[in-house]
Amino acid sequence: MLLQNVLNRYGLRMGRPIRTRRQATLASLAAELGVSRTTVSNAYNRPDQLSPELRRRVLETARRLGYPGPDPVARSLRTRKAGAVGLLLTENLSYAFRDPAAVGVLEGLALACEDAGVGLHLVPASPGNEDVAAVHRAGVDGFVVYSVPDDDPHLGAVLERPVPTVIVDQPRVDGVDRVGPDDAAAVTAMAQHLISLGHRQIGVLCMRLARERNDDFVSIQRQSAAHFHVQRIRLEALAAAFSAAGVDWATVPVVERFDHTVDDGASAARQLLDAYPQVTAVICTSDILALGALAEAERRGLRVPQDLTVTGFDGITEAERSGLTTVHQPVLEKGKAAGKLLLSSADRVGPKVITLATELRVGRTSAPPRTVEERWFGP
Amino acid sequence: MLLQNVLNRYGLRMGRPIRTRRQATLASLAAELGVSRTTVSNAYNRPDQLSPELRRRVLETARRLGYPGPDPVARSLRTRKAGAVGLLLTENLSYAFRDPAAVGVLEGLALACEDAGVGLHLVPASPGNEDVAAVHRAGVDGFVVYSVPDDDPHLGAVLERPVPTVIVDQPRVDGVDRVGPDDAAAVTAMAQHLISLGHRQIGVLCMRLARERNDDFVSIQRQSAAHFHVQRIRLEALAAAFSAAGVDWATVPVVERFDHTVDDGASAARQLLDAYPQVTAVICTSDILALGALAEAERRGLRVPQDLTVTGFDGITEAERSGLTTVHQPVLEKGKAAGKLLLSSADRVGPKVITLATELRVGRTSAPPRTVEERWFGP
DNA sequence: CGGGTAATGGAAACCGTTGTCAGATTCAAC
DNA sequence: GTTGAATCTGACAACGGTTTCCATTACCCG
Repeated sequence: MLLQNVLNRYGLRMGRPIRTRRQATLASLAAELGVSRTTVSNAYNRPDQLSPELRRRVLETARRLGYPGPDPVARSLRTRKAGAVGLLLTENLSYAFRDPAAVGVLEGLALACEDAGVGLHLVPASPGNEDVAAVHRAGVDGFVVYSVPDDDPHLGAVLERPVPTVIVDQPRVDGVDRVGPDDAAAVTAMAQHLISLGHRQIGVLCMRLARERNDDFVSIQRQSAAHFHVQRIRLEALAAAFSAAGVDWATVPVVERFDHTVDDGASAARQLLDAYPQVTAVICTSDILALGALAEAERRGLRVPQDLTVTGFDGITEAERSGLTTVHQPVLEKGKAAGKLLLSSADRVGPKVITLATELRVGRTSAPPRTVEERWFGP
Repeated sequence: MLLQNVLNRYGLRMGRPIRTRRQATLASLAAELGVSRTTVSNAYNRPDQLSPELRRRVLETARRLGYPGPDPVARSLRTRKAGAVGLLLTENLSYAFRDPAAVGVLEGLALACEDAGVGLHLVPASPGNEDVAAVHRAGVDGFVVYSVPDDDPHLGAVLERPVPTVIVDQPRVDGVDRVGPDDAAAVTAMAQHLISLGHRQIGVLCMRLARERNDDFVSIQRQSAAHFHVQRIRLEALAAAFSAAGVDWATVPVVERFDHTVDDGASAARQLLDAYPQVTAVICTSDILALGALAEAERRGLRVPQDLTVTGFDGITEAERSGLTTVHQPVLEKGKAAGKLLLSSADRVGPKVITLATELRVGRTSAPPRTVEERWFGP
């Protein structure tokens, strides 16, 4: 400990090749030059405030001393600008990077940040981790919160921070900017599509509804108590539309999956179809789950869409390629919009909500259901 | 401006809902409580240094005053720890997020960071942008540099910073930690595979070799002067292997593409095959390009592998799905290794190089070439 | 030659913490 | 009532900059 201190005092550092002879600071550089700290600072930040000749000397000496320019942290402290925005996504990072919809949002956000010349700080916050210290430790000028449950402790920590915040998709928090599609309208359009095709025996696959795992059928109570706002809204919209079409929502099986992979979609479809072989349409709240459902249908020898209709949500490339009937939402734009909203929030008053357009894309996976006779005796 | 100042003085902020009444600091909280700043600081950082009762009072008052805990930037300045690592990738962000190989690295790195509880700071540095200020502004404890050319100004800026750095893939810089596959060995194995199949008339598609765009054939000079170390090594390894097999490398057409998309791969293949219809194998330095080449082959009515052999590099999922013959490299592990290496570099002395294992995966896109007779008169 | 005006550089306050260390307080034991 | 140990607390000095005035000098012009 003592040795370490001594080394520190002289700006030496252990354990690394000595690339820079000592830790030069703005002050030591000023001393070396015999000028004030102000002047050195100006050399970097306000070239017009000192003569070109002196500036050249300053920079030249800096190079000679290995001074890498003003320390970013100290500068941030003084200017109250970190030059970065934080991204909070309470999701297993693996899935965040594997789901093309999430990657799209990330990409859009990154683009917006790049345009503005600010960094994007990914805050480490795995789902099981209740430790919000990472949120407190992040030196950022604002936060984008992407798809977290309304009872997530990290969300609370973010909202406590005195910086602007934009929430993408969910949850809906009063007084906080938000970017997202009109999920209810989008899902309603999808429901109308299926209803008009004649489907009445439906099943639903949805993403996780709460922070606790429940890879099983979902009760009505759990549906309406879902902490993931988007999922709740989508289920409610489906319920409303199908109820209006004479379907008793209490009889509609809904299967939940905690993890969001194609395999989970397949297993959910298996669980659904094992218990409810009579369903004619499987509605999925994401394309990933729907791709899994398609795989399971194939495994069972069910032809899509003749024997089974499958629909998704998001409009990812893979879905388009496989002809999935889905709701397309502009994920890239969503991320971009979030970034722009956040970065412009300084000169705006009051919270703002941006609603993105969605589009029902009817593909090759939806068709009228077969009649009971057809189901049993063939076409 | 005046109004703004007055508001600031009282900790009020315009343009946002008033969620926090004033900007409380550790000092003001201490004053309110009638204790010293040290005590408040201890309440947050060293709970054992003060009585539970007092700590409770401190935290309770903090909540009442809307004090969000110690300012992260000030804390970072004092402790000399930013709690984040920077990621420099001089690539159009769009491509970085669209190339599964890059996303894999990103994911692995993010996982390593999450494990260590540190943030991941994406540094905005688009290819055309010569402004390295973003690098200087990033408050991070270290940098991971991913796939940048050896003459990139951002790289220089990173190396000037007095923090540990790990380079992934390229470039190779003396004294700096590095993580990457043994490209030469991997490519040599691929070349041997093709040579043993009997291919002598080959063409190559490669990613960009320098920061200036050149969507065209590549001269020998440009090949050996490539600023992207990985591409240079791969070409050199190919040249060595095929020369040894009696092929004059000067006669081998190499087509370069600046952007890295499937479409670019297709257009490169078109350019290659238009000018050199006699090639029997197209070797691509990435799977993305190879997928494009496959698409172009199909467009031309060439059967793969009977009429044309196509190979890639990376081993991304899409390649596997399409049966591409390729070299698989563990991209996720690569990112993870980089993160771990960086985060452990404090207690290590001297630079370290980690070489990852690669594996030649022969798929359905490589086979012996057809003879000239077969090419003209059918099998 | 006096006075106004740029141009240039400097002094000092401040940004919000943490860490050290010495002093204060409490409490039990004698 | 004193003492020593065990706890707490507070003063003060960093951490490495930026920025707001000021002071000085040089210059221009009548």
